[in-house]
Amino acid sequence: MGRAPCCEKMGLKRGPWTPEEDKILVAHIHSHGHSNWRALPKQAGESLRLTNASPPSSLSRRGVQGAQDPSLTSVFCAVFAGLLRCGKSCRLRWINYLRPDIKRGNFTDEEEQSIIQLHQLLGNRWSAIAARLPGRTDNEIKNVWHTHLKKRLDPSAQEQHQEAKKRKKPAAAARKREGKVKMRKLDALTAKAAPVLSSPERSVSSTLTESTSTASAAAEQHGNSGSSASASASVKEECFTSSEESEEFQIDESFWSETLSMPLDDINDVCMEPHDAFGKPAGADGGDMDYWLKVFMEGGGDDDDNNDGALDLPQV
DNA sequence: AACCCCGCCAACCGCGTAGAG
DNA sequence: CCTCTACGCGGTTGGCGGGGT
Repeated sequence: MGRAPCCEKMGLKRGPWTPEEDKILVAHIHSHGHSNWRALPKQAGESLRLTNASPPSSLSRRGVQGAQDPSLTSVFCAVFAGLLRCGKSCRLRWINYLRPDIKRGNFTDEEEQSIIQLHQLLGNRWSAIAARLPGRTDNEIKNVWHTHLKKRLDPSAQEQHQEAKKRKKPAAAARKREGKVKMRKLDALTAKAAPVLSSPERSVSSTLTESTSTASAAAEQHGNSGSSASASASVKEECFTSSEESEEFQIDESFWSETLSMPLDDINDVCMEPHDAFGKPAGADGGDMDYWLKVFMEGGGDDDDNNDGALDLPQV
């Protein structure tokens, strides 16, 4: 009941996000936060004042004030010129890609070990695992698990994998695994090498004990299925804490280069209130776009000499 | 040079659940 | 207590790029 409709049914855009859409979304989240994903696309559109296509009146207020048209009651997705995406898609994009504290690039050995150990403890609860790895998303961890780690751990699969590798050029295989990172995506220049685990102690040692006590305890309480909510809830708090304390914020470079080239005025002179887009206290550590722009103007551009493709940002 | 195969990863889908009315 | 809405999660898919033939 009450399931959100998929975007295509509402004629909303699907598929890869464009830099423009990213800008809109980021600008809006930075200024307004993301308390209501469902209404966000509409609000984002409004904040941009892209009034060349005003939202259908039957839709424009639905996200906030509730349904009037029964046929659309449960299928509201804001449609607006600025962001033709459903809230679900916006949320995914933000969480998996646009969040400023996301760490890009290959997983380090430490991170992989952490994932393996956490997976033994928590199973497929990727969000709980992600909560223990600052800067990594559940989606990313899930992908890494299925593409690398699972094969590595499963002997039979590993054999097959090794044989397959032997058949290929070893160097090519290695290069492919290590070097091929998101080069084809809209930025095509994000990660060039392994990033640094922002706080290894947290994510490896201390996190393990914590995860057993919180998430798995909750799992025991509620049984295996359906426990994810409570478990991940308890872990998630720590996730945010970790993010806040994280010393490194690594953002996709191309995104910010795009953003930098964009006339800021076009984003509605967005008053970048230090409103929390990340659940941070406003103002304290600067969640506003200006800050990030400044950071990248100061620190950006050196993607060659730095071996890790992730910018070392000043402490926030 | 062209085609094929495979791996990777961003995005989608659908379910479960919390919370509001 | 029931219904409905919205969110979050895990599983799955599809497209792209690189390497092999």
